[in-house]
Amino acid sequence: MQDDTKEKLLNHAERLFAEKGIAATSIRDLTQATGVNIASVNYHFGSKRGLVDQVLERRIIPLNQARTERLQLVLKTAAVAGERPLTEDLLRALIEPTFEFAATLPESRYFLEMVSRAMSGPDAQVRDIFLQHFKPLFQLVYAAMHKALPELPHAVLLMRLHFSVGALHSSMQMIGEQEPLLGAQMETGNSSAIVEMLLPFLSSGMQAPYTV
Amino acid sequence: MQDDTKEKLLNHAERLFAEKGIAATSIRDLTQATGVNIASVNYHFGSKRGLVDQVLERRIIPLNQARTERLQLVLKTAAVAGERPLTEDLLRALIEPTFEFAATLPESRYFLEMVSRAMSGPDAQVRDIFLQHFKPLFQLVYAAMHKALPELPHAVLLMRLHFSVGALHSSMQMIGEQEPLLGAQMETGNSSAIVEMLLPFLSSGMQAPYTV
DNA sequence: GTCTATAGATTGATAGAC
DNA sequence: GTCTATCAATCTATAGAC
Repeated sequence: MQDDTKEKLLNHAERLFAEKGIAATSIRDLTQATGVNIASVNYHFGSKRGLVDQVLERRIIPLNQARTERLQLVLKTAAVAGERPLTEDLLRALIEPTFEFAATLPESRYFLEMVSRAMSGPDAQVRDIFLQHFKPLFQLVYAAMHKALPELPHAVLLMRLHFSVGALHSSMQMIGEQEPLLGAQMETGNSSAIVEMLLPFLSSGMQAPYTV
Repeated sequence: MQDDTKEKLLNHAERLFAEKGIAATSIRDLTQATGVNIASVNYHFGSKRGLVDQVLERRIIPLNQARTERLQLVLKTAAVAGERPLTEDLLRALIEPTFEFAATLPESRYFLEMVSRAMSGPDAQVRDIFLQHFKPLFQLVYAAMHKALPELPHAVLLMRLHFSVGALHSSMQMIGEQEPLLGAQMETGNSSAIVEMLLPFLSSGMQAPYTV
């Protein structure tokens, strides 16, 4: 139980943050659930905020790395072929790694719930952790999508990307929560099924006619 | 300062809940910001939870009432004409009242932020308040959209409605927050402009081709 | 309806022994 | 690295005077 403690704390913190929220999870809750001493959080992470940072960045950094690589692959392939990248390929490069990454985790629902809430929650410091790592990716997505849809005005493209990110994160929450929010018979177990529904929805939305 | 206190508490609570979150807003914060006595929250609302209920329901109930009336109007008009309702008309009936209602409030951003977060936040009791009032509306939306798009399989229609609600709520947050999340030059001031961008995006998404 | 005072529980963080 | 013990601050809620 040396630095095994640190990883156990990270795992239980992720679960509790997803289940009860960060603000409502006390250090006592966490250390008791993990089965370690109360002082271990401050020893390993310095403070509760230091713990929150590491819990979030442990997922956000490799996830956005995978998304970035997939995007660059799509861009490179299109450039080699001398063609525009396809809207749906770009959306897939952004979205699919999310659920592929989740599938590598023992309890993916906690990761999905926690990360999706980091973006929309009321805690500005938590939002900043999310945004700090998401902004460069979003710039890349914007530039790539502009190549796919060069006729779209800047403001329209920007807004539609925001809508897409919003729908993606609401999907992450839908899968994360055990019970579906609305519509009792929704099949949330198979996350790839949700991706295959989300992609044509967003792809059509991105390419919708627009009015100036 | 009789029952004027109650309304002042509701207004300041809405603002603080939007700015810092419900869990992070203490009764001391609230009564101090409002300029009233600490005990007044328990006198007027029984408990903090009672305050939260009233702060949320004060907005959610009339908003969903307006949405329901607009939906029923679209359905009735289509029925009289003997035609299917239009997808975009139904989406507009769901979305437009949100921002019309916001425009009647002195500080609409607090309402938009607070309500949109109630749905996606980690507090199950708060989510239940939102869902309790949203579920009947969602059933109506589903039935109406099934008339507009009868060829869509149940699971696809249900999922696309979830995507649309997710995009709507992320838009509410975008407008609510003073600084745009991503893309520094986004114009969030004019909320009707966002609605006019959201509608064709979602309308195209709802009518996208689908693969079984 | 408003106020003071306070109870009783819980919080994040740390000092110091082992 | 782990533990106990504890501090100082904060929390919700309430009792009781006015």
